[in-house]
Amino acid sequence: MSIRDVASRAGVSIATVSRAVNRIPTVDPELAARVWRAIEEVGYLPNTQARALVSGRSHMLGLIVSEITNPFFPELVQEFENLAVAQGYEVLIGSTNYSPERTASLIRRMLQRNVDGVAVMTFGIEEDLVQKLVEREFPLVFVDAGPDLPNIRVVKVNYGEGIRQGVQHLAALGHRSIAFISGPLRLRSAVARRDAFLKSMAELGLTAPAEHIVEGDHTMEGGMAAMERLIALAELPTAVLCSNDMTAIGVLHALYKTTHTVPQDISVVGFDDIHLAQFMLPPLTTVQMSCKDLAEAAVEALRAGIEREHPRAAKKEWHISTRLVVRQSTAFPRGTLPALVERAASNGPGKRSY
Amino acid sequence: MSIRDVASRAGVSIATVSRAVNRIPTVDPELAARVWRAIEEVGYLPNTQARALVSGRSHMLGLIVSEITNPFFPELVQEFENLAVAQGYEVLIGSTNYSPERTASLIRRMLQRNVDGVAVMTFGIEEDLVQKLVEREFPLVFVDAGPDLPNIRVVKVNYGEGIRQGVQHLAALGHRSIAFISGPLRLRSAVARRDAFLKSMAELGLTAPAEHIVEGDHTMEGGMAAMERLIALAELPTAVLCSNDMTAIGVLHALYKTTHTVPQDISVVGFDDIHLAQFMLPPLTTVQMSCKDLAEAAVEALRAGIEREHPRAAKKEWHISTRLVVRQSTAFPRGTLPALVERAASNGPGKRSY
DNA sequence: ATGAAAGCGCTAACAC
DNA sequence: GTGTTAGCGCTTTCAT
Repeated sequence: MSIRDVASRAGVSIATVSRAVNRIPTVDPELAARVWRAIEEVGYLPNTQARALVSGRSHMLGLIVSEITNPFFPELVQEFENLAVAQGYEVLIGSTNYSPERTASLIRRMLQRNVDGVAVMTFGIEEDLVQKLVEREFPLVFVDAGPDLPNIRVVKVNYGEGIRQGVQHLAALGHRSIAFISGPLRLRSAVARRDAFLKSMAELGLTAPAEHIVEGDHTMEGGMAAMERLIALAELPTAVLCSNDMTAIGVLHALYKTTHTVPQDISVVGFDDIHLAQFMLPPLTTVQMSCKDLAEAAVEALRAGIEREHPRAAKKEWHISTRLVVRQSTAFPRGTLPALVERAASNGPGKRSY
Repeated sequence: MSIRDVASRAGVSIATVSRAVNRIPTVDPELAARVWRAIEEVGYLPNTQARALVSGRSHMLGLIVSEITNPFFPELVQEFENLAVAQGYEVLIGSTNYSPERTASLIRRMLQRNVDGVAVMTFGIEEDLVQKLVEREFPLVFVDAGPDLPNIRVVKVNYGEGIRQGVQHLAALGHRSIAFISGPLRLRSAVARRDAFLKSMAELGLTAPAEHIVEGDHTMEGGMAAMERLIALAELPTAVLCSNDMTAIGVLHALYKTTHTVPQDISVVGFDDIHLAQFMLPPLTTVQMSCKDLAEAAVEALRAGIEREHPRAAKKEWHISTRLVVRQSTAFPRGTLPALVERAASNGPGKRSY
């Protein structure tokens, strides 16, 4: 069912059909009505490929994430997609899985499909990826950091604030011995979070010994392995702050296999606030980074780059804030008076130590 | 950088470039080499839109899932995408979120983008969706069930076997009072799983009272709500079989808020074996449905429908089997002798009741 | 306000 | 074996 079928059925030229479809105001309302009727009758759908070919715009947005199987990303994808579709864009998703080859092929695919812009939400981009993308000078948005070029926009997450919220919560409960499990340190955002941790601790006059800063990889497996290293230490910290929620889930699991209970023996804090966090046992205290806000910023930034007279065309930076969500994986440090009082009080039915 | 730039640079016609790019064997190797060199030099990438326009094939596959935020689906998406990309296809993902409007718009988008085929992996399709899709007679693959039409293929999951594995495991441990939390009963696959449960119970001479069969919705929230209804009953079942893992996670959470422990007081079994299952507290016993197998079958089925001389062009049905993965959310029924022995034995350090 | 026609980048049929 | 050319379905001048 091509534009020609509609044209002949409506008794007009294909140009008129095109104009009607694109809601060009100059078409005669009567003719337009006839066209729309014909469209209904033959069940016409404009061919996007042809449109893209002539207009030079595909109305497709690329969205590159690190790992689609990390639950944070589907949440982001969902929000991003909703927004994009609402604005008439289709989304091409790609998952790098931290592999340079995959990433390269991803870029090639996106380029070939003529996406109008791409959002790189990998939280720390491999440098060569940037290169390729930047060469063709088309709209790009990064999280955290990207090269300072005319077509590039960036969404910055306030890690300093987020991590500080976690550290201060722990410190307020009385924790002094706080460990940190970072993400893979190749990723800028992982480094940013770790540095924010160090800074937040220093602000409170606290220092973490080197063996309390351990590198994870933002997966449950990584969190588990990192926690096991912490458990092997002579002195177990009283709290662990994790670079993301998946890491925290791994930590919970590692602890489950020991005699230590959360939060009585050790407090655990995550980062991201994925939907799953509240269903963990115990429900995870975490720092929320709204992926809705993130998606909104990313889509807006992309549109600002694509559409010539977009109101925010000149804006280069967007900012995302965080907030602490206190649930049940944090408590007073073990052995302290408030913890003992708490423990004594919680021996009734309906409550149980985890 | 169009085909013309390459042609002039290599000193050949655009037809030759096209042939070289498409690896048509009749081109002079010497010319082909020149073409490839020119391609390298100008950084040429064929325009997919133009290709699609003329060839009538977009090399895009649609993949429709219920909810991208249910962790089972990203795993499926990942596998599907890997396979599709390896065969030269791009994947357009859509999430229905169980909304008919969203679904309708999804279909329209896929149609407009000229996808070569679509895999409907929603585990129970809304009937009108089928209609629309079926009208344009292009390749389609469904899970579980689809209308019997020439272009339609279906991947069948052996729920009978899967659920039986779960029930028999529980029965083997000595459970007689087994509850079942189903998915939303609008979905065929949810009904299939529930019926399989009833049948498996009957095979063992067991019957579940009506109040032990409760409807969930395949989310954690639904699982939690369903379990709360079970908890409110006069007599708590000794085991609960869930229609999927997300439901089971909700069940674990509901139980966590009571004095009942898993698996000592009640055993819980999931279905799907998502990656997360092994990290639950306690690690979830579940019935694995390999999403790799599923994705493989779906992609193969789609290709069989798209590519004229595909070896399996005539095949209409693919089958997926399941297997039981025993972890730590199941145990002997509470109060039975083996349970008491177990309990007495597990009082040492390093083990703890959950 | 409407139609005729050019052309987006490519493939494939046809001629040489 | 290679080049010429006619479209694929659409948007967009340019006439009318």
